[in-house]
Amino acid sequence: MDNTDPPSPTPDKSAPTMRSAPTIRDVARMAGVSIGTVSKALNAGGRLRQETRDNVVRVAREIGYRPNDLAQSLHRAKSRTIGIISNDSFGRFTFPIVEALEERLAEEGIAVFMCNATDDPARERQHLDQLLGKRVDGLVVTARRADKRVPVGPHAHGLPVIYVFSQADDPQSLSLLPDDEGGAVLAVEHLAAIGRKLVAHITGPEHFEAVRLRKAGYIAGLKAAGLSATDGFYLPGVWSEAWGREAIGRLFDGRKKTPDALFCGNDQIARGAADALRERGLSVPNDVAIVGFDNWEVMALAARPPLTSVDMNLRALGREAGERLLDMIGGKRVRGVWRRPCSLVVRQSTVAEA
Amino acid sequence: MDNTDPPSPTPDKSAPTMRSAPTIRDVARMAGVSIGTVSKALNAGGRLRQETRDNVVRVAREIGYRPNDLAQSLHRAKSRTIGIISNDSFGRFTFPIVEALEERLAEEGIAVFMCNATDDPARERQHLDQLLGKRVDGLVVTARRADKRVPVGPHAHGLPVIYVFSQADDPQSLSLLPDDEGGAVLAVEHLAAIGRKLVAHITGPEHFEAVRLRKAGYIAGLKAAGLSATDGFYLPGVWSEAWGREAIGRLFDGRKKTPDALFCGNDQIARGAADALRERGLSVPNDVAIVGFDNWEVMALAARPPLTSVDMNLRALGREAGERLLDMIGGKRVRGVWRRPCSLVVRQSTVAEA
DNA sequence: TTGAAAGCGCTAACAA
DNA sequence: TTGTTAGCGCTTTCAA
Repeated sequence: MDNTDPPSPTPDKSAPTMRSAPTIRDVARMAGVSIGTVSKALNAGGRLRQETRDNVVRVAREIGYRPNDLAQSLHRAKSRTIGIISNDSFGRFTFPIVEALEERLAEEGIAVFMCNATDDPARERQHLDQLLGKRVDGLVVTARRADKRVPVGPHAHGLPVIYVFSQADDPQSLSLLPDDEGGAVLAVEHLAAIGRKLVAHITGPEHFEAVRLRKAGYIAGLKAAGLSATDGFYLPGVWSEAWGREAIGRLFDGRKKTPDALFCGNDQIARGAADALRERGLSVPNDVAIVGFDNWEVMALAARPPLTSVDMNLRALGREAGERLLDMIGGKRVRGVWRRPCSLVVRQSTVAEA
Repeated sequence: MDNTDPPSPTPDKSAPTMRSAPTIRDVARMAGVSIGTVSKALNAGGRLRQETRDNVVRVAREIGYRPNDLAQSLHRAKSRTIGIISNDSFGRFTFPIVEALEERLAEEGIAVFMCNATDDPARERQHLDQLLGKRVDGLVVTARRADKRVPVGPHAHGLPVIYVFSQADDPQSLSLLPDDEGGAVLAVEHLAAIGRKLVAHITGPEHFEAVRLRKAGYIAGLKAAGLSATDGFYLPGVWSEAWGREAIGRLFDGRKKTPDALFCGNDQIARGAADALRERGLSVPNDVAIVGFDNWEVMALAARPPLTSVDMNLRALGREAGERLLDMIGGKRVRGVWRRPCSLVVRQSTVAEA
């Protein structure tokens, strides 16, 4: 210990909590070497006597030295940091994406700033500003809906930007989205494969792009299976269980031709439909098979029976976003709108238990 | 524009994307003043001729200058950055907390690093390490369950730490939790106030501290209302709708004394119970009133009828966590375990519509 | 094999 | 009123 006490009155040293984190200078002093040597020793580069290296490493560990990333970043002109801006409160859809993205980037030692802009352009600008100030290496924009949005502010100086579950009219950037249409095809194919002939589609509001795409997939799927769309079997509405129940009334009350299968725009609608069918004494899946969308487990598993559902593979989407962002940070140029496949999770609403 | 082209062969200047962000030096050069002057002009401090100031500000705006926070932080020894570590995938409970916290801190220009440790201590250590490297000014630890956990690694150098919806045996830190017991009392008081006499409690697994606390509140609430706990009316189980349905069987099948009210440990149980009662031909709330817990809207509103539920005010909890973290960063010392009040949201499962 | 020093972009104290 | 300069903690080149 260094005993050259200044003449100040009882300087309260050796306090349990140090004033600030130890620096490389502290390590150098304690190890009796120069700063440059410490740097070499800790970064495993350059040639150094093993003894010196070991000693430095030991001292560093002892005093709990941890390099200051801020200083490193300043030097490297890379912050090893990215920002995520969501115009939604990281909800049901956004979260798995963000989680997987964070996981992937953490593997590379890149940390993630989380910014919630709640659909407020002013807040978004402010967050963006802050992120630019922090010199993030990249930006991910995500949203509650996969619909088009205005590009995020003037992405200064060629900052890599990725839109996930979100898209922008920005030819410089990349949009990563689930293939809603393909997912719908999967659903209808499955229903056809289990022998259903009359498939109705109960879904959400048509001003959602996802609704329009899933409808297209529904139509395409029917055609591919040699089935045809039936008049009155396409019912857009809202995203709720109540609408699912109501739609069953519309499909079954005083109709001569009733469906033997439902493809629902989300799991809430599907659950409502399943409840309504049960309450009418119809069996799911025997009388009517149901496929939902989202594979939102809290809904799909709690429904009676548990729902077969289309999974958008949001975690995979998030992970890929991480991957592509790393590419872009590495200097690769990627852009365009990419749609990634959905998959189907089969449960008892289409296939009765053995 | 500066026209002193170097003799290098077509240096491709005026490219749409600049190599890197402009620095204070660039501003100084373009404005024809010194770096110090720019700093003064932009930081609104010191005395400067208005003309100079305006000119500098204009130039800065024109070239899109934005101070480098990394450099500022290095100088100030404050990163204006905090980290959040969650041992849960920012789920249903964590998210509103984190969202409100981020919102509060954004108001102070503090950015939030999001780290998901998924119950893996190794990942947690790694994230903590990374955050310490980034020199975060504070740390928030949150979780899927409010139960006790081991304190987060060696919080170096008196770093402020707050546990929200989570607690640790760490006398140095602060834990912020919902008052589960008080919430349960609110529920029972409400049921007593609408004239119910026999209140059953269907809840989750007893190894959750929340289950034990809510049970205590249930007992205390009954006593305060002059009611007494009935044998067999306390049913711990699991957190699912299926358990809620099953519990109704246990309470009503071949029992002489059946409850006229249910206090459920969460909204899923409550919803299951409501479904089971309806299917037995019992009316909610006329025959049996139901209060849930969590006020998870996606459940509480979709239930038939919509559920009266105890709200843990998680957003308020998150906001307060932000507030207290700011206090701690400002040097104030706060510690201990603080429980914050819940509130009751009344819907048709206890009070029939007018 | 090790040390010295420049510089990353910024602020603030001091000089002019 | 404005300019100069010493750091903040680190990496890296160059010199010893």
